[in-house]
Amino acid sequence: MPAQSMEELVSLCKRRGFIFQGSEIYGGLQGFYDYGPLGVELKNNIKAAWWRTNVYERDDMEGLDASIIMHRMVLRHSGHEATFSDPMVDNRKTKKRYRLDHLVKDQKPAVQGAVAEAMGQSVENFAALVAAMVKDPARASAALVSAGVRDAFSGEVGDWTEPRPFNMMFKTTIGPVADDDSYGYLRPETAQGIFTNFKNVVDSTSRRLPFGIAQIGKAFRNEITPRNFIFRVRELEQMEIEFFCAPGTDEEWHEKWLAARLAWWEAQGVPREKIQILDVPREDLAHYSKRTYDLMYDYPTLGYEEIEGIANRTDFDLGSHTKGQEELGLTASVLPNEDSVAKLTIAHPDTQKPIVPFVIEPSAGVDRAMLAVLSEAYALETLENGTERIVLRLRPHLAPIKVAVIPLARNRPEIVEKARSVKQELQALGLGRILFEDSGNVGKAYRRHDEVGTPFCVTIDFDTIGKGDDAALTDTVTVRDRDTMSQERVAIKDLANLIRERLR
RNA sequence: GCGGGAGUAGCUCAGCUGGUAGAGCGUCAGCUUCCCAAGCUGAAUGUCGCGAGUUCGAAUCUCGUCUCCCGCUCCA
Repeated sequence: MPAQSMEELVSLCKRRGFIFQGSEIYGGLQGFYDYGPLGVELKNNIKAAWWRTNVYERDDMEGLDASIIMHRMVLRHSGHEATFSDPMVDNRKTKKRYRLDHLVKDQKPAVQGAVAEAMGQSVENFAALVAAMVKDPARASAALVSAGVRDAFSGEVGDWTEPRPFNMMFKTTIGPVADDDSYGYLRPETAQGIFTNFKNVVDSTSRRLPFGIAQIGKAFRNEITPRNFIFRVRELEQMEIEFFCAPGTDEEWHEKWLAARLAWWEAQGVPREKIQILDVPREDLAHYSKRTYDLMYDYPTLGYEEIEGIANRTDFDLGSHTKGQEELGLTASVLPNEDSVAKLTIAHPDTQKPIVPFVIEPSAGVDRAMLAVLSEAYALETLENGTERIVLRLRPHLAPIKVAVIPLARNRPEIVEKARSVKQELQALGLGRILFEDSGNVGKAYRRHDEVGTPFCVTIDFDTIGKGDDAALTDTVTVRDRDTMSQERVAIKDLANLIRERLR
């Protein structure tokens, strides 16, 4: 049974070193989290599983790792600069929030005129009016109220707050001198790094349509309300694929990727029946999308929320970033681009004519994947003797620690030595982290490793070193299974193969 | 950003109408032929989220601020 509440997960994550609040010793910073000793292992394992499935096990994919800070022209032509910085106002009476420009535009002409007059502007130059209101928010707030700007929700004149710009992108200065032209953005999605490297990848790999580019990396969004542990954060990590295909084949590829992604989640221990597929309504689609499937996972406490979006981005992005747009027959509506120096085309597989391909984008959040994987793995069990144990039933390939090697007595140098050598031997297999565990007693060690999802514990005892009652057990160890709690006696010489097989 | 609730040891929490901080579990060290949070001995850990104010005196009252949780809003 998966986790019932977010709280028990948060508590376990903190207690066992998976996830900590960011900047905690200074009071914390909203929307930022740090991954601890076990968190980083789990996270790396999730990313490795994704890369293995989507890059290594396919014949139509390449990888990429683009920089986080991008030329601001990238985010301008992608449409992010315009849509990421709308000034907003709140109505204190109704608690509703509106985009300032929409709010004023929706008023009667006389009211619009009164707002403009109060700001010393004219309605004709609407952009200048909005700019003036952003520049002098106190005056703007008064103008909205005095002009009688009504709230569409209540139909009454609102008690309007000062307009505040909501810059969803993190802006930063580039180079030591901060002037108006020396700024850039931290990318709000990794996707743009793929689009801007499309030509480089095509030229350096001799790829033909259809093919995709995969990337895992950090992205930054100044979320208004970071909330719900690592579900909505301001610094996140994305696992994104941009899959390029010929127009007309995009819808078929969209369906194929939907199936492929659901299968991947299943393999990570997030079952199909816990995911709902949302065919995003047209009016909710992002500016670049023709159709999007949102995979909605049933998070504890939160209910069904997005874990991955699979979007058909058409030819919008490459079309936006390419030069010579007018001669390429784009289907998407894009802004003119006088800045790009590259033509982002590839040969059509049938006609061999240069075209801007369509793009299917499966985009998953690493942090949300962590949350889902942990939620599904979490179990609180009541044992036969009436005691309880918490166990993370993580798939072995995701477990932060693969095997814990435990000396039964730590005041016996021979046992400790033997345990260390077994640890080294297993570590050399390259399966991941093997931990030498000598704290507490063996029972506590077992329970501790249940709680962090270690699939196997290997215990070295007096029999192992030939000091037990049964000489036949010399050079054998106990292998204890996380899920069944069962134990078996295994010769050390067979241990490596056994562990390797079971961790597969 | 709005409304509600909360913040005391690593975790869960107690601490009255103000009088200088505690428990359980965990952690660490030692002992124990020790296989399912066993036992015994010992130890460490808190600017009571942070900052002001009121007071002779604040974990406790007031204000501000940060963070977390819930509901709105937002999530291109």
